Amino acid sequence: MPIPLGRPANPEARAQRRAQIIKGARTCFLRKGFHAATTAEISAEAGVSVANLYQYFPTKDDLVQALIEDDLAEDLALVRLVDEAGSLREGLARIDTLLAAEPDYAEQTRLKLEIIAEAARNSQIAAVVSAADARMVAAMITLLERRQQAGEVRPEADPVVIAELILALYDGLYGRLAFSGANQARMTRAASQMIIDAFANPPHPSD
Amino acid sequence: MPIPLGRPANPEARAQRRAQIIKGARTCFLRKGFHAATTAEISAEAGVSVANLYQYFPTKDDLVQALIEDDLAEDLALVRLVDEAGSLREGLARIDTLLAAEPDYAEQTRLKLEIIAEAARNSQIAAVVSAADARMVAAMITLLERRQQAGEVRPEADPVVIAELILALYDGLYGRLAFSGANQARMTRAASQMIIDAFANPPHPSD
Amino acid sequence: MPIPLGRPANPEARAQRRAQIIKGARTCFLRKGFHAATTAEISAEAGVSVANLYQYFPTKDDLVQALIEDDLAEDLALVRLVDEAGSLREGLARIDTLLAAEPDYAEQTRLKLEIIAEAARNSQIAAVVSAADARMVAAMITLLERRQQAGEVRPEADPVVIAELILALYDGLYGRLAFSGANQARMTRAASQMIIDAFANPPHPSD
Amino acid sequence: MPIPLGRPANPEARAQRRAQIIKGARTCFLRKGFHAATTAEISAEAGVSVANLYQYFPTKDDLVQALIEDDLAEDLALVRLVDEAGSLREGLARIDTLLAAEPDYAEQTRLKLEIIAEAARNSQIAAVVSAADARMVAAMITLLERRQQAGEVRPEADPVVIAELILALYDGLYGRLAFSGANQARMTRAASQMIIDAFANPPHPSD
DNA sequence: GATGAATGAGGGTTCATTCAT
DNA sequence: TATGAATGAACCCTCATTCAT
Repeated sequence: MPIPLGRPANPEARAQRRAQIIKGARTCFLRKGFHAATTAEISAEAGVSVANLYQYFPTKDDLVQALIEDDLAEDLALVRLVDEAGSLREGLARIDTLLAAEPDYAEQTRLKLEIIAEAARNSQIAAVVSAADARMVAAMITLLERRQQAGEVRPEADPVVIAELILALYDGLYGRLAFSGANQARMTRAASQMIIDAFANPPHPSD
Repeated sequence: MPIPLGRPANPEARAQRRAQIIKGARTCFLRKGFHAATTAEISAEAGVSVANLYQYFPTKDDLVQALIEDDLAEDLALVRLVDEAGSLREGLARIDTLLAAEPDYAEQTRLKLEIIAEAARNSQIAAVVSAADARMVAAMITLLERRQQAGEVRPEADPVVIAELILALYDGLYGRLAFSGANQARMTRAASQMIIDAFANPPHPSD
Repeated sequence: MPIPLGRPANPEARAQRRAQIIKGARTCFLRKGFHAATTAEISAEAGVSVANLYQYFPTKDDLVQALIEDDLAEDLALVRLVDEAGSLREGLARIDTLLAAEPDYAEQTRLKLEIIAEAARNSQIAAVVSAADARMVAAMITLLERRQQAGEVRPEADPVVIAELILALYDGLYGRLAFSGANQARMTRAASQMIIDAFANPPHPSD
Repeated sequence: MPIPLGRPANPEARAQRRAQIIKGARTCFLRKGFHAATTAEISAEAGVSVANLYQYFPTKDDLVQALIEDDLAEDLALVRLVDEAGSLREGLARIDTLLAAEPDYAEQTRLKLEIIAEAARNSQIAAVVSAADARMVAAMITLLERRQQAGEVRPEADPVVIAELILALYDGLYGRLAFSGANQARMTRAASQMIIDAFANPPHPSD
């Protein structure tokens, strides 16, 4: 085991600075979009020099990709949140509560539009998005199958199809909320209700 | 309104060339996005010189805006299609048929993602998009109210909210179809069914 | 034959501007070398905007290559000059006279050092240099064979080898003259004499 | 000169590391040229950190200069080799033998092209090159004068001029060999022969 | 002495836009 | 009107060099 000479590498500091850059990038991408945001703006926003940014992300595209991976992980967390609840109704209610508490969630979601649009052109990003989405759809399907076995979801419904529809509904809703004047909390609840009405069995009399 | 005198220019030729440029722009924007598509590419695609393009659209942004207006008109046509059908069920079925016949509709939808993302940054475009969307929502609400009065839509449903949800569902669905491998026709039918299940009264036994 | 509309292309003006840019590039490359000379400097020297330069040479490398081709053509002209003279002695004398009249020829030759050094790394440029050099060597060989048949060059000498040596001598001489303080005209004459002494038969008594 | 006290640093280790860096630099400069080779590449090649390189050479230019001094010393050794031989013919024969044994000598010569080109722009380097060259020319002149007194070199020849020509011939030859396909050993012998034919008296019948 | 981290100053190239014919 | 030619303003990225440990 050779004794390492010189200044020792500090992985924590690196990780922190990396996150700092991604945060700055998120702000700028949100404000200007992937293409219009410049590396100079991003590094200024992150409080870093441009050259330093390039030591963490060898390419602007790499930065975009890192941010996307970071971003898509959050969506998966939402699915898990629903899954951990006792029932679909309860899970959706939690979503409603959570999103009601984050009034600028719609704002953040704008990035997803950008991401999907970008995925349509950049095959590398398309791969990242597809992979993340596949994981999310899979989690959703598992969740729905479980609820179906528990008798909460109608037996004739196809979990694969429903999963896609539910994700589409939320994607579309938050996409629209970014520019329509509709009330975010209200529309989120309405979406939950729509899902219940469309796919759930009527509640047991004992509920 | 008579053709103004003293203008030797040929309005028909102008309109035709304008459309030709917009068509080229659509191709390029679809391929590369608003920012990455260059005026050089667009004019090449349209078979026009760059300088000539600038005689029809004084700015790239103007071209984008013209294309967006052109584009948003199509969506409104879909709402009218539903409205002209005898019932919500029938209208949605027509949508299903129509979209099944255009297998690359999802592809074209990518432009809408770009448009919305752009609207979030460009206030002029935001105005255009909002206005077009407001018209569409209004048409949708009117349609739903009529169906509600006809007893087809559940009386407790709020047409304003439902309209948003339905539009969100389709937006989100076609956004997802642009990169997920799901079957477009099948998912379109499933969306129709979801709408029926969530908002419609059960069909009369006589139906 | 379709009638060309719009501003007609002007090939002469283009050729002139192209030459103008190459001239500016030569000045800058001479002053700073291929790598250190910037496109900004070159275009300033040529009295052109940077963007305009890029309409004539899509890449800095392309500009370098064009200049090299331009440059190597001159050397070939020198060989032809010797060939057109009645004898090797007469031809070399003409070279001496010509170079004596251009006191900064050594200065210009510095570019050839740069060119060869660059050829060692850039395969595209290597191809250009090799091709041009092959033409020059071939012309030299032909010349020497003719002089050999005329009895002026020693019969046992191999024109292929001599050609290389003569070119090497001049290359090396002008390379050295670029930094040594030696007298250009004198050294040029000495080189001619060396060639005569090494390869020529003694002059006929009738000469 | 006693080793200065109060300097705990290990001079041997320093010298070794210095040589290690110069070696890495030579490799990189040969591969890419002075300007295109980066300090990062050089230190990687030398197995050293960039910051460490800067503790040995405060500037990239200083590194270049050190390497050049290192390099020019070798040429002088060749002149001495000839001088130590009994005759010019014998000395040139030894050169032929030596260079025949180093088939990639031409490759290394590429650095000299780079050096001369650089000298044309960097006055500091020009001084180094001029000084080294002056030493070499002086050694060459001394050598030739001795051979002239020994009756081997023609009496009417000017050693100052011949020295320049001989150096020019070798410089040019190895410059050309770097990219022409000619055979190095054969051309080296031919150059020796050319020198003999041009400047030497015919051998004594007793030789 | 040695290393990892950071940066200011460009460098080549592109692009929306304008000018001249 | 329509085109070829031209340009200023950036943009992404690199690199020699310095700082901190």
